Amino acid sequence: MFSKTCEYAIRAVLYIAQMSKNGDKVSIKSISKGIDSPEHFIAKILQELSKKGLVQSLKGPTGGFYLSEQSKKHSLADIVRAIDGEKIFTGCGLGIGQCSEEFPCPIHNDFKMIRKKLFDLLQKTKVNEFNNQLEMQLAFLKKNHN
Amino acid sequence: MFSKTCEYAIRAVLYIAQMSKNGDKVSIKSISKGIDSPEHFIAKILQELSKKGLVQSLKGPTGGFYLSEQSKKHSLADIVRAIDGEKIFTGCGLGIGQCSEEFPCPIHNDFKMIRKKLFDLLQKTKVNEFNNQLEMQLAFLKKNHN
DNA sequence: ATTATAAAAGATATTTTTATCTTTTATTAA
DNA sequence: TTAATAAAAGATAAAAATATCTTTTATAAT
Repeated sequence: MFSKTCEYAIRAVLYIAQMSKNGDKVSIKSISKGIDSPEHFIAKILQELSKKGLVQSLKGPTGGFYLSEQSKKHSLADIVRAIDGEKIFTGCGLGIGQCSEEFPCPIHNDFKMIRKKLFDLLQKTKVNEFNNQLEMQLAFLKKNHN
Repeated sequence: MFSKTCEYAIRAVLYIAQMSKNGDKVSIKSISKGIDSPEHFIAKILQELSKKGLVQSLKGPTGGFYLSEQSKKHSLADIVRAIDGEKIFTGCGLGIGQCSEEFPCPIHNDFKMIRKKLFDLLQKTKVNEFNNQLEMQLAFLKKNHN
């Protein structure tokens, strides 16, 4: 559904949201362990998210990543859009460039509905809304949650 | 959503379904033009679909691709499964290997619902059900449909 | 039988995605 | 004000997906 980069991105932001909720900053090493992703790879991804204002960061000792009040209110859709672009929300299910209402692919309408559902879900879901579930271990961001 | 390979595969099968509905066979060249895909690439994809019994073929003059009575009844889900595998129907939205009811990722339930909708749609849609729409130019398999 | 046709098979090339490594810059603490 | 820390930036590498090219095999028409 999403690129691997995007999956890591979402998991990272949810992890940062939870770990930084009391003003702490979270290091790449911690993130990488917390979501079970390659350290250098997630570093690159966070660089990108940082440039686009979806996460904040500070260099140096006690530095790391955190979320501004604004960033906490971002939706999963914002992250997906920043990494994978609009295509997943608007593109044709069969990859036809000019698929449209006027010249639809055979599954145009069915897909439109599914994509809309996906978008609505991602749009309404904010990055800080899982903090408690994550803390209480009712939801997980990696496979080995021990 | 799907790999490009899979998008081509679906378009090719729908094209074959329509073009071969009266017993004709369809050449790779015709398919490639009809769905606007690289000729050698779609040849490879059809080889795979042929091996898996999703399309039939015959070599030599007057040869080409067609669909057996059985193949006409296949669903889009069958094609997706043959090319992209099960992952899109069952995999975790955030790419967590062991995501499950017991140890769910944060968006587990929402995604389960969307994936189910996607699967149901693809499962109930048969490859020959667009023949008329395609012929009447109410639906299209490529961008330049002139 | 021979030739032409069209898919199958196998090999290779290109591009994109994913991942890693090294150097630089900013910040803090001692 | 120096040393340590941690992210940013830039370069490189590996793997996977996409695309192309060549040779072989099966079939049909002559």
